[in-house]
Amino acid sequence: MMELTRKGEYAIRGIVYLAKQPAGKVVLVSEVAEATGVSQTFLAKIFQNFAKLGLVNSFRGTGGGFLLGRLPSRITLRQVVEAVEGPIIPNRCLTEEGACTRESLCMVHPVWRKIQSEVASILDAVTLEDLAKEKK
Amino acid sequence: MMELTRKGEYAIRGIVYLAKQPAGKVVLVSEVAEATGVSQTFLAKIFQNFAKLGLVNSFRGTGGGFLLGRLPSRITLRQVVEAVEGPIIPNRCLTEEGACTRESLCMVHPVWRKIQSEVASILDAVTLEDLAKEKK
DNA sequence: TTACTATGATACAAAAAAAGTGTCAAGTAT
DNA sequence: ATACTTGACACTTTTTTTGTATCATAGTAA
Ligand code: FES
Ligand code: FES
Repeated sequence: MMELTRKGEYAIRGIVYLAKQPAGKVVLVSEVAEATGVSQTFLAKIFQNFAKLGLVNSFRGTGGGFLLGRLPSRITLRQVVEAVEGPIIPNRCLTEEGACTRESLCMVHPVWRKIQSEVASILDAVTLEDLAKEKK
Repeated sequence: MMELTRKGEYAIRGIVYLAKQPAGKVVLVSEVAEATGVSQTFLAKIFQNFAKLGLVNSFRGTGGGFLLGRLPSRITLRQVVEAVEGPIIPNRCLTEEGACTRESLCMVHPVWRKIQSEVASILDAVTLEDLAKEKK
């Protein structure tokens, strides 16, 4: 239950790799793909999506590639995860209307709400700066 | 991300329906299915699984059906969810070995660990007794 | 200009998981 | 016996995940 998909895992590995680069350094997807052991074309799509959201900046042509769109300290793990996996939604009823029994009567609802906010705040508290550090 | 499947939702609806019955009352899957708006055959499989795990007791033949296997206060939401969805695992590396980069070096790992234990404890804190109550 | 390089956008394909159905066997009450 | 109800298991359909392939677009360099 509640499993991150491979796409999510690849996305994290890829963007953490970027975060580990010296500031301003532009790197190729092919390099990131090789370093992280991810299919290049798959990772490319993920990064393109990041670029649309401003999480990374991209440059085309010779000498092109990707780099972080903001300071590592300004990108949270939640932003990364939600960029590829969508919002954190433990139960459909939190999006669709009337999916469960009436929301106002449903005793389970507050539980999912709580899980949603707990997970969100845990992921909010972690930035790429934290993740780029070498563990001692 | 982290979405409960329909099976999980049906399972909860179904067993909460059981929990709302008077103690000792045996009910048919067909009744539960109709009351909760779930396909009977699908719910039957879910309940059979519950029975194997002892979450519910079952009786075959005329007058048969299902009832809770323990007091509602002794069945947690976590037990119900894990019965159908499997253990709470936010990232593969928490099951497989060496799925991510080396666990001991990976900075992301502790985050998933924390999410895992937070979610588990939230679900542990809720019992069928709580869920069977009518909301005021 | 022309060739080369790298991302951007889509469409397509294969594989896995989820969701649901069908069939028959086994146990129980009348 | 027989009508009823769960148990086990194989099967199908649909949806999601996990990619691949193709071509367009933009930038660099000669
Ligand atoms: S209405 Fe949200 S869980 Fe029931
Ligand atoms: S080893 Fe578990 S998240 Fe990296």
